[in-house]
Amino acid sequence: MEIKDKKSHALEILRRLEEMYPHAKIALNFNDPYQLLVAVVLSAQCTDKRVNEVTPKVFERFPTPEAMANAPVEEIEELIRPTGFFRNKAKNLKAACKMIVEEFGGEVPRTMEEMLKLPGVARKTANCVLYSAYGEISGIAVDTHVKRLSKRLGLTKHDNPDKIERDLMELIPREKWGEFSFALIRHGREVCKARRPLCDKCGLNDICPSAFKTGPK
DNA sequence: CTCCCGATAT
DNA sequence: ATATCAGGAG
Repeated sequence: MEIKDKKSHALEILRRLEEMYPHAKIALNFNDPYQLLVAVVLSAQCTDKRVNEVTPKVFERFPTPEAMANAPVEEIEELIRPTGFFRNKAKNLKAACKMIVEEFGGEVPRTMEEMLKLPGVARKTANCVLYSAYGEISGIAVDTHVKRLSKRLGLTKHDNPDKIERDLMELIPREKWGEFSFALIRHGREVCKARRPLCDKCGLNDICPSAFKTGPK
């Protein structure tokens, strides 16, 4: 399949995704920016379902960044163990909360520049938290689903998440960045799956360069 | 590029 | 048995 105009190709994908998933939003449970930050950090290489299973206890035990910052790292590790990478995540969460308390007045920062200072936080996590907690549109969160679908749909040829994000930001209108990301992720989970994509049930298969083919791309 | 890492789907 | 899951750091 040949893509004539990349921009109109992207806009058609966006239009259909909006139609297919009109109310797509974040699937992680949270009540405030701090809780969202914790949930997104835990979601690395882990399903959101499992994150939502452990976060109630985590938020009960550590209701604030102060509580997390002052907790023994071993206690954090035990609560988040099922999410994987638990030693890294626990160490980063404790250090990030310490920084939030000592340098950001106890509040999760509202800017990309400040978010990136937090240990364990890069653009994907920052975009996600800034948009869903504060409504700040700072970029497009490129996770494993966004990466896979962007390549399959011919929206980027890159593997590097930062380069993929730049390609997508060129193609998608800024005010749509948030919902585009959620819709792509939703579509990636339910239809355009990593292992066995359901191309015959996909509403994009007539404009997808990878439809009914095997392999990543 | 490698390491961190548990749980589920295939 | 192996691939995969809302990644990030050294």
